[in-house]
Amino acid sequence: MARPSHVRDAVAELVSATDRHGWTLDDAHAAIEAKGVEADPSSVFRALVHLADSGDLERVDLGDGRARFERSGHHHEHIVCSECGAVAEIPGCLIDQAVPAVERRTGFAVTGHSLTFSGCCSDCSDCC
Amino acid sequence: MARPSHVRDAVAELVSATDRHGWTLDDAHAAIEAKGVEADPSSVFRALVHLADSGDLERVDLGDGRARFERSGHHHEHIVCSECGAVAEIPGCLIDQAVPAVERRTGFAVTGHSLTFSGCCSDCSDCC
DNA sequence: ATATATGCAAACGCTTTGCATAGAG
DNA sequence: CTCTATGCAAAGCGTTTGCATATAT
Repeated sequence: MARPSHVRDAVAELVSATDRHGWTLDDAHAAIEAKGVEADPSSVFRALVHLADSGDLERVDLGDGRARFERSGHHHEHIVCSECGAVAEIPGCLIDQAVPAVERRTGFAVTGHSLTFSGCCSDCSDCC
Repeated sequence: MARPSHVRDAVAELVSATDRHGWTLDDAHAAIEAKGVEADPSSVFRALVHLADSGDLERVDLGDGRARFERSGHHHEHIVCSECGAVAEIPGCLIDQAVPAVERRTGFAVTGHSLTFSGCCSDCSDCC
């Protein structure tokens, strides 16, 4: 180390302390500023990437163009509201058992998967 | 109609004639130019969006930041090579049977899903 | 001195849109 | 004349990076 790493520390504490389904860059930035830590978005971004590289975070793509970072080791699928973008987690994994068949049919060596449902959340159920 | 729609026609013919797993904007643009049709990328883009809006194409997001358009009505999942980005289709759908459980657990009304496996394709199997 | 996390600003990749124009009906 | 698909150029938007700086060791 060679400089006070307020940003990196704040981000690390944030993601380890909270049980959120996913932090976007803006989410994380807003959260640590709300805790009184001044930070540039790019520094928050670098902190997130750093944590992802070190394996503490997993970067997930939910198809809305924004990267999300979640704590690794808590694998789950997601469901996204097509109206408001709300995200919920789906506990459990139904996919692992399908991996051997996928490998047989595609010739790929499967290392991961991303399953995202889309639908309409209860808050939006009147408009879709 | 009110103007020769070379671009839109070429794109429509392209996607209906071919059995590709997905067209990126650049793919489609290159393909119709290879057929001798001059076109601006934005016109190709508009043609693809138009076809997607009319239900002929489905827009899919494979997490690499580029939109892909595939013929709708041929639902399947995808697998992406983490080395070279190669994409293969996975025939059949293992997910539909899980929808009722997902709805029960999340309170969403499920309207779709996107399942993307990642792994290493046979061409890249020596480096991963 | 050296190493490195930060802030600032700008680049980047892809998507998307505004606007003027061409040209068929 | 009207109406729309096109080309061109530029704007968006989120992500990413170059560079100078601050500061702990």
